Amino acid sequence: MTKQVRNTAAKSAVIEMLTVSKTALSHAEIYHQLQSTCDRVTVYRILDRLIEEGAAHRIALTDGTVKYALCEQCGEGQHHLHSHLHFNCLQCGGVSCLESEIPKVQLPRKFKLHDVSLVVNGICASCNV
Amino acid sequence: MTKQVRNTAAKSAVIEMLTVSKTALSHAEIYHQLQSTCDRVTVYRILDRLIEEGAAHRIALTDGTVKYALCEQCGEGQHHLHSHLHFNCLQCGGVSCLESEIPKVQLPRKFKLHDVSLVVNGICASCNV
DNA sequence: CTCTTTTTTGCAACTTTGTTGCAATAATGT
DNA sequence: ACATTATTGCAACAAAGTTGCAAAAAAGAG
Ligand SMILES: [Zn+2]
Ligand SMILES: [Zn+2]
Ligand SMILES: [Zn+2]
Ligand SMILES: [Zn+2]
Repeated sequence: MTKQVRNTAAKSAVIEMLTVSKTALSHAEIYHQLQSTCDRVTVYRILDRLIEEGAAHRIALTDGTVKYALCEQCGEGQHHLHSHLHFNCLQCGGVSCLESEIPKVQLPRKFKLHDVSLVVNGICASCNV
Repeated sequence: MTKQVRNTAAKSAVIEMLTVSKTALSHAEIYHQLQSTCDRVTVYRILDRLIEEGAAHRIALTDGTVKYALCEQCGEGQHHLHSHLHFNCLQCGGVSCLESEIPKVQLPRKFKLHDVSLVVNGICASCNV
C-alpha cells in the first residue's frame, strides 16, 4: 500500500514559494524565506517528499549547489523525466527551467541511458542588456 | 605577474590518483585514499588549484555531489571549456568523461551561452551485462 | 464532533562538508 | 646556500545534511 500524501501548512508554503518564484530555489533560500515558521529539517523533508511525489525536481549546479523547481512541463506518471534544460545565469545567479528539449545524446555501445541533466551557464535575458 | 605553480608531493599524489582512476573522484574519496598523508584542507586547495590551472574540472551530479577529473580532451588555453559529456552510472556510481561532444543547445532570444554541463545518468557498459 | 490511524513536524544531537587566518614548511630560481 | 613566495597543517569555524524519537496535526470513519 502506497504511503498517503498529506497537505500541511509548511508544505503548502514551500509549494507556494516555488510557484511564485521565477527561479529555482535552494534549501537555504527556502528556509530563510520561511522566516523560521518551520524547522530546517522539515524543509529538507518537504523537499524530499515533493521530489518523491513527482511535484518537484532537483537541479545541481556546477559548483554543487542544489536548487529545486516545481515540475510543470515534466511528463507526469511513470515517465517522469525532466527532459528540459536548465539555465544558470552567471551574473544574477538565477536558475530557471527552459522549455527547450534536451537534444538526443549519443552514448558508446552497451551504455544504457536513463535520464539526462543539462545545465547551461551563461547570461540570462534580464542581465543581457 | 601571474602566480607561479609549484609541484608538491601532495599535489602529485592527487594527480596520480586521478590519472590512474577510471572514474572521477570526489574530495572525500581522494582524501580517504591519501590515508592522511595530508590534511583535508590541503586536498580542497589542491583541487581548487588544479581547476584554476586548467588541469582538472568539476562534475556536479544530480544529487549535488561534486567529482573531479583531469582535463584530457579539454581544449587547452583560453577556450578551456569542457565540452564533453559525463556519464554517471546509477548502479556502480562511477562517473566518467565521455568523448562524445555535447550537442548544440537552442536558447531563447537574448540568452548568452557560456558553457554547458551535461550529465547522463544510466547504466555503464561494465554494469550492463 | 470525536476517535483512530498514520503522516508530518520539532528538537536535539550528530556527521559531513567546506571555509578562513596564520604561522611553519617546502619548492623554485639565482 | 639563500631569498622569495607558494603551499601546507592546524585550529577554529560555518554551513549543510542526517537520524531518532516523542509530540502534534491531517485525513478518514463513525
Ligand atoms: Zn541573470
Ligand atoms: Zn526544471
Ligand atoms: Zn556502472
Ligand atoms: Zn570530463
